[in-house]
Amino acid sequence: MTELTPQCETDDHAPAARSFDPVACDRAAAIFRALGDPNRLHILILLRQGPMCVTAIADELDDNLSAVSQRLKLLRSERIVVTRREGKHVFYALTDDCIVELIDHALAHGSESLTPKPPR
Amino acid sequence: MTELTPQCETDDHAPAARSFDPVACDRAAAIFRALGDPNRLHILILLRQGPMCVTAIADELDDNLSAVSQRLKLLRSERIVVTRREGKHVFYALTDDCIVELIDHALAHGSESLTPKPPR
DNA sequence: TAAACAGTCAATGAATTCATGAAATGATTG
DNA sequence: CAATCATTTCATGAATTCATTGACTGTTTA
Repeated sequence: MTELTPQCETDDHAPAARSFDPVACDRAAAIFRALGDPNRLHILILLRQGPMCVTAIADELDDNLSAVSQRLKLLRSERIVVTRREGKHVFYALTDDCIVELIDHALAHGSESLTPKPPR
Repeated sequence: MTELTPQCETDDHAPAARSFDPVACDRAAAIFRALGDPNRLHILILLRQGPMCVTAIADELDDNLSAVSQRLKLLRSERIVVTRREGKHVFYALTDDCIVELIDHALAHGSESLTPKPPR
């Protein structure tokens, strides 16, 4: 359990990211894109509590297994989650705490300005 | 310049976001989705330097005006940027510093794990 | 090794997003 | 008020994403 949620000491990388780096930009956008779906985000919020296997996630979310598996696959392809097989089960866990921070930050920011939409 | 980049004191909202709130989740996902496009993200990275008008942004990004305008419109609809008209020009600016933090964080996280892609 | 369980993969169609170019709107200037 | 500059809107098609279903693979257990 502890083995799956390591590294990325949060302030290893506070500075950086000044002058524009197109590669980092694309990478960041890809991460955001992956986070930018309510279903996927919901999975990640669940995983904040600790590693879970696919069926457990699907149960908790009351969604079909295949769909959940595919969302996890996408999250994995962006290295947002990692996997570990244990017997029949495959456990998914958040790759590192940066992701948690990112999510919490957006979540909190989201609950702030909750007014519907700006003018037109 | 200072008038356009106010509020959101960064740690007004450090805790929060514990138990699952579907509305906040959707909102957060929407924000992420908006950030999840390289072109839009690039615009935001530009705006980190301060407010700019549409043509200036399009020039800087060497992209067509209409496209930039539409991306800005989307960012505005998610309240990620705000506008101010000044004569013929419309200036766009980041709504608050939370967004900057979010971006910097992802950007930094992005440059870390820059390995292509995980297995299959 | 067959059955059962856990998860993934592949294919399909529906829905959404995106870029592009042309027309329309707003604001200033001659 | 005509011309021009700045920006937005609209319409189109191409590309991408998403959910769904059924088949397939890997692992344990009887």
